[in-house]
Amino acid sequence: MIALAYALLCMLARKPCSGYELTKLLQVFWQAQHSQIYPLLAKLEKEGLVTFELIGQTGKPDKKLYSITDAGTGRLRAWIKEQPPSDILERDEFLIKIYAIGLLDPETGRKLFLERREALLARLARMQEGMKGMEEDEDPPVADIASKQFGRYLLYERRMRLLREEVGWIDWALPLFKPSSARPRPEE
Amino acid sequence: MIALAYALLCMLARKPCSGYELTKLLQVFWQAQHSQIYPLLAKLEKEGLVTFELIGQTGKPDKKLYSITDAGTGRLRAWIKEQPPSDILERDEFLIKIYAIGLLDPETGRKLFLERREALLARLARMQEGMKGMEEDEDPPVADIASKQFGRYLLYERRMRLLREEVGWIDWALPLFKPSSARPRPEE
DNA sequence: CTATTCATGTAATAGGTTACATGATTAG
DNA sequence: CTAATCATGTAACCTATTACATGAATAG
Repeated sequence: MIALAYALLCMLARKPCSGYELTKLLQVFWQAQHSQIYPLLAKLEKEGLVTFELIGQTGKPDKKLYSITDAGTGRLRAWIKEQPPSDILERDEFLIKIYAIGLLDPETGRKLFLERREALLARLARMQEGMKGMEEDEDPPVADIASKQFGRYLLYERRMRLLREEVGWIDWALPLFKPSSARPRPEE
Repeated sequence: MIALAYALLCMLARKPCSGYELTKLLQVFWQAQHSQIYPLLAKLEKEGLVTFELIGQTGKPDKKLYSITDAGTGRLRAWIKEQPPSDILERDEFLIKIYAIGLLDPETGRKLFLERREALLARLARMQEGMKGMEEDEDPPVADIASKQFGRYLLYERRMRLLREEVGWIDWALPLFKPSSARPRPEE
């Protein structure tokens, strides 16, 4: 079973969701399109790892509210323990561009960094919003291991730290650009 | 043209490499298998963006040493400027497991974190090695924008900072496990 | 002797994206 | 009026992984 299936199961372990909602929530740590998620949910339902209830709505289209089953929880638990740690896949075109930064004039290079900085801060702000929403009147506080939000809280904290650190890296890198080579480098 | 093609071009802009070498070097910031790289290099060669020279070796198999052409450099430059920033793709099964950490007993959860910590430190050590190799007698020092290594140096610094920050996150998270809930949580 | 490194390639399959398809409601 | 949001699905296509294939040299 593919990792995405476990990603869906772990979201449903926190609370029942529609496929639409899962698609949105999943973006934070495992990107996938709805065209991949809907058929996969149907497959998981056939295998008895999730069930759904059809919710009729007025004004909005009807939806299928999926819940995890005991079998689903079992499979997820087993996967977490059995599976050896897979290696991390990261694909970020920005990194390619930085690698090739020597081909650009320093001004274009700096612009690349500044744009990235903006994007990172915007994402950080969004995460802080999400964090706020999470913390509001939770009975077992989110930072408590007993909270249903605990895992999610940990991931939010991680992402925010990494975003801040990347901003720090940019602020470290920017001064390397300007002062030394004000003279434009020879175009090859 | 797919992003991997630009990743190959940017590596070749620094120095000529064989497909085999590219596969290894690329791991650091854009993972791809040799089975994807060899055919792509052949395609880039047909399009005139790279050329290769057949190097006969004794003791080792012969190799094709690829170099970027002026057309290739031009295409790479254009892509860096034109392409709007694509969103980042990250797929890390560890994150799924953390999300679902509430399903596990705290001890298993802690183990997950400690294993990750080890893996991060191992990777950090490898990066520090690579960094050392880079810094040794480079004429324009690597931190100089004029160095051919500059882009690579920036990425190494970034990765090392992010790795350290993730270790920091783990050290922040670990105390949340142990002390409060020594009592095992009810299995659902 | 067994595994790893160097080195290149192809074939089969799985995974994932973009596009097509529909349709009411609400916000700007 | 136009775009976005909610909501689900399928089809076509592209991207990427795993497996198959070969083979000498060296390290353990």
